[in-house]
Amino acid sequence: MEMQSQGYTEDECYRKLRTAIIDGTLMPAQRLVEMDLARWLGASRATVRTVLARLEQEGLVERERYRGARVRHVSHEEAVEILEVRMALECIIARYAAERATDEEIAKMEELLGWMREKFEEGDLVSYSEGNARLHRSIAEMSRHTTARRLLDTLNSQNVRYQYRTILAPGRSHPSFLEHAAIVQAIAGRDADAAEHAMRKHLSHVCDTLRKMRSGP
Amino acid sequence: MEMQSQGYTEDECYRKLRTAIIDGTLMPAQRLVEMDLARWLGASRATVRTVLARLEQEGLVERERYRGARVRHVSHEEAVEILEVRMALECIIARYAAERATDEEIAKMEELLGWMREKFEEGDLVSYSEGNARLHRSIAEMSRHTTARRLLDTLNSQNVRYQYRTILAPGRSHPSFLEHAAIVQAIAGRDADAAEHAMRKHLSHVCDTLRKMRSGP
DNA sequence: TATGACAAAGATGTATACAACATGATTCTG
DNA sequence: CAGAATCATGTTGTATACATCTTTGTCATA
Repeated sequence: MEMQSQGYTEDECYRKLRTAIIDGTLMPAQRLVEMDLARWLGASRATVRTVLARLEQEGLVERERYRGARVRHVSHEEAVEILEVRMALECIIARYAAERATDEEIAKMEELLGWMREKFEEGDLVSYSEGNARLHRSIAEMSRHTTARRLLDTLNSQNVRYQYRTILAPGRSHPSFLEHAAIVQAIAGRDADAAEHAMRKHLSHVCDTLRKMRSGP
Repeated sequence: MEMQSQGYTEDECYRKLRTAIIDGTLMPAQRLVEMDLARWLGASRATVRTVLARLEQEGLVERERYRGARVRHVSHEEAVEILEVRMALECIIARYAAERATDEEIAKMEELLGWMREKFEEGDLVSYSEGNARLHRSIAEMSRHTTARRLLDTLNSQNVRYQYRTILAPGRSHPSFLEHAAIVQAIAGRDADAAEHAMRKHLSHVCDTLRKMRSGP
């Protein structure tokens, strides 16, 4: 008897489904039928089930008894809330990053900032926005604050689509770049207070921008 | 044929297992064998499985492939991290509570503070500590900040045992009471800045206390 | 005695089958 | 024709059985 292709592991399925939700392959409110996912992921229904439970706990999926799972829709108000929490957490990691970053890490961060400057000056706002995300991630790494990092990761997954729109808001790209430069400078100078301050200033601006976008989706 | 007692629903099992972990019925590093839990909870192994997956995502349980689940052990360093994040989140909800609380809610909060004062003066520190937790929960409710509340809830579940020891640290009960009184007063006065400030001061003290307890469990 | 192979036991991961439930179409009734 | 009851379909929830892996204990051998 031939062996069936032995299906992917739970964590692989978790990551695949998660990224599909985050990058918009699966749209909010879309039904997630267990059998369909099982076939798509090459896994059993049981595996899909636990994955859905985890994603529910993470806030990416909504489940209702006997009615199945759907991609969770993040309202505008909730996006603001999430950004507020993010702001608080990013202040923590900025502070720790200033205290704990190695020289190599700082060099890499500054290199990344230079790359962002290029993209910004070229007017390539999509690449710039990607660099933005990478910068925040690298700061989180440098902080070595496991708890804050983990929470930030789940929060970020929930408002990626919104972040896109804030960074591209008219007239926001130049201030955004200057704010990021200030953060990098503070961390490079090992000044924890300045790092926290710069980060708070940056995110409070993003927050204001988002609050004003009441008309958005 | 007689109907078997028809098993509890997933959410019931989730809550029951969760509280068992939080209140210490199940100790850290203890193995969680699916069949045993299934019998204890009166549910199927499949249900237990999804519950364990959720609790893992929440940080209360650790799972390893083919090796089962255990109650997660929270290290001292992690307890400090968690408290730092809590501090940031509690500042947010304190601010919003000051802005959004109704008169009835404020009256109830002040009543609770009075009760805590009694218990404190009676030297009943266990009841006082319970009141402490209830006060923080009521502030979280008043804030109407769903996101921060949800995260705080999961974080609190992870360092309950530590909190107990900080509140009972020698000489900490009187300052603790004064700090809580200041928070209540600020919220009652609808002063968001003062509320955030008082909360930050309070939790930074708790944080310091915890940092000094290197010898603890 | 120490060490390594090997088998037995126990637990987890997965497939299958079936029962419980929600939903929407169909039929019956006034 | 309107509305309620009924049935058909599809999906989720659960039980069972089995495969797979880890762990432990045994035994032979140097």
